Amino acid sequence: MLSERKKRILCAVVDSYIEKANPVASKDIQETYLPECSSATIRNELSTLESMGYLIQPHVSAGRIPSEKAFRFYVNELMYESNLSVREAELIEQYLNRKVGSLEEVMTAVTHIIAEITNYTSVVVKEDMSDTITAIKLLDLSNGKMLVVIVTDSRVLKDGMVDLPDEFNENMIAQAQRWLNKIFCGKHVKEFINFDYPFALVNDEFAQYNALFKKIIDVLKKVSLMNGMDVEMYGENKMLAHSEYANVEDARKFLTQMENKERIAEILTNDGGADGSLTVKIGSEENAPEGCAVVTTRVSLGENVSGSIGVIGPVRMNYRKVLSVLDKISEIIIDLVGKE
Amino acid sequence: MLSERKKRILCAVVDSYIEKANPVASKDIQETYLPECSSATIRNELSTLESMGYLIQPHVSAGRIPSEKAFRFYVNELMYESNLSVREAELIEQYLNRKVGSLEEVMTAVTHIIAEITNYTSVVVKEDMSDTITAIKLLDLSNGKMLVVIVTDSRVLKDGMVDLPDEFNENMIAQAQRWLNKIFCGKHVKEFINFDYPFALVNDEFAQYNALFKKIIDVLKKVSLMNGMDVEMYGENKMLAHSEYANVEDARKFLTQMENKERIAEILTNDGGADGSLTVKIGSEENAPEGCAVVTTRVSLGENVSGSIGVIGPVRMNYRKVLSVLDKISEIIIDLVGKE
DNA sequence: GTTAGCACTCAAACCGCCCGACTGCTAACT
DNA sequence: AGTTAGCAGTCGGGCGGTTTGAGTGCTAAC
Repeated sequence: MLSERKKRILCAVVDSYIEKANPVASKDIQETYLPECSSATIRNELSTLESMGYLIQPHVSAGRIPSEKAFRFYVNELMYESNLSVREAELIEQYLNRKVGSLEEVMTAVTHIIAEITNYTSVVVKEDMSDTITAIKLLDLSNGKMLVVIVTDSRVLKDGMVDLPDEFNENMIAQAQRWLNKIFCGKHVKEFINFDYPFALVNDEFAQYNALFKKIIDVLKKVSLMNGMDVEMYGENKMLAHSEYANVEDARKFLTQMENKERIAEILTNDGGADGSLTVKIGSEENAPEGCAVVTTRVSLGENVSGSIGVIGPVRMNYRKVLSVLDKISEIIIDLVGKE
Repeated sequence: MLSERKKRILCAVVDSYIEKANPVASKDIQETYLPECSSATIRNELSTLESMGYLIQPHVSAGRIPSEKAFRFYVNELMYESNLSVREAELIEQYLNRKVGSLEEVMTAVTHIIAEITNYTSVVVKEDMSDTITAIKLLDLSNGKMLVVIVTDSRVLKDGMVDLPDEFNENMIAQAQRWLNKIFCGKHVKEFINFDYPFALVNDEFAQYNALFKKIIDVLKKVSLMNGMDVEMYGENKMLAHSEYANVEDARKFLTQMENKERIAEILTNDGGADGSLTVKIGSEENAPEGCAVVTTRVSLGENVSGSIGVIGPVRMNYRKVLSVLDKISEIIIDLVGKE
């Protein structure tokens, strides 16, 4: 448990670092955050905070920068709430109220306004979970490979390819197909994606199918991952304005990661959450993009359709602002959807 | 008219600069391109080529780099044809033949394969020009503004807002609406976009409407510009690998320009051209993105539907490769479309 | 427990130097 | 006249040394 003063100092370091992106010196903290005690005292505190893993010193004659642990602590316990400026709140409302068009238009508008206001990358994912599985078909391509086709009530997903173990013959494939259909037909695609192998339904008799089933299910998971998902992204290059991407190589890496929409969608949606709930993923904690933090909120968009609205920024992100923007936005969206 | 030797030297400078991105020295040219004469001679030639505007010397003790004029000349007259390597040709064919799905899938596949092979940004634009205008409606919003709505046989375009001159009353608006409908109804959207104001149909009596018409038409042009257009882009961040974007600020500017899909689509499509024809726009020649060159080819995708396939790269782009890739691609696409 | 003060460290900016990559020019040569 | 060797001159960029200043840790006194 941290003393009150330690908390204030840690908070000061994080706030200052978020704003200035520079290591924070004891003197700065004293002058602008804690004028009632001396810089020497603060230095002592900083030193213990460092040994506790909250702070990092890039080199001996430099100030401190917050570790990921510090950011986590800041988000969970230190950060005081803030409201958007009136101007910004108005801007958002104005912008979103003008766009009372299709859901797609609103999604686009949301990404734009978030990216503009926060200066970070914004992502919106729409998940339609009403699709149910009609049939699973296995096609022996007779070159040792098998094509796995999954049919849903709204569309056909294809292209799942699996290596076939040598000893498999037509009958066994037919048998495997019967089993798979028995298990999955009529289920929502979403349940299917989260399906956890090995499953109890396979009895001893079919133990030999296990390896094949595992492969097939992995493929199907991958193929169907994006089913019913709509990903909208905006402001990737806003990130280049931040000092962590001062060199092009880092910028390029970031942008390349952003191209993988499946992965981004996965990050935004992998933890459910109630309507309007906010989630923060910092750096290496989850598989957030390298050096980034992701803030997400969820909104329900109707029966079986849910949306995730996210902001991707550097770990040194202005969490207060981002959280309050997302809060405002989700409030508006919930309101907007409720009206219909 | 340039002497044969001047041409060879100019070609050498361009080739070397495309490959290495460094100013080219007389000695290099002599050694790898023109061993039969001395570097001093080449220096003399370089000097005159510079005074003719083909070359630029960044500073006195540096080699020469080609000017845009040189690139133009290179593309038009100097560049020798080249074929793709067998490996690349195969790669393209394989990749595109696998994707015999919807037109959209093919478009996406095309941008991907082009970007991967060339290492530049690739854009595909599909233009459906079959949409005709059914009606134009003017709605007085009675706050000094007017909403312009254009209805086509396939969808409604909205959101065109125009400031209304004070003296306009309901009757005049109705009159204006009648005029606009008379002119535009039944026409293809495409004709409409290129419509050139002022138009002769407005007689003296309606001269007072001119200012308003002009505004309305500008709005409508903008609103309908993207009608029936489908833009697909890939490999924006491939550009960051090239030395012209070594600093982030330039990279950011480039990417910001790329966000404006309307403008990019416009650049790709603003000059018609026969099926399979290739167009090259270099730097400031046309309104290509700053510091970039754009190579485009056109393919017909059916009745009233045409596609533009383009590559956007730095002015110092490998034109030979890009042109041969586009050539190959358009050939395959034409073939593919023809089959159906 | 706090604080002033001091010695110490180190990154970054600065400076002057030299090296080497090129050129332009001149004078000789074909 | 065109070509070429040779040489002086220019300038960017890399290298090493110095200075500066920001910041710390430690110590001793309060």
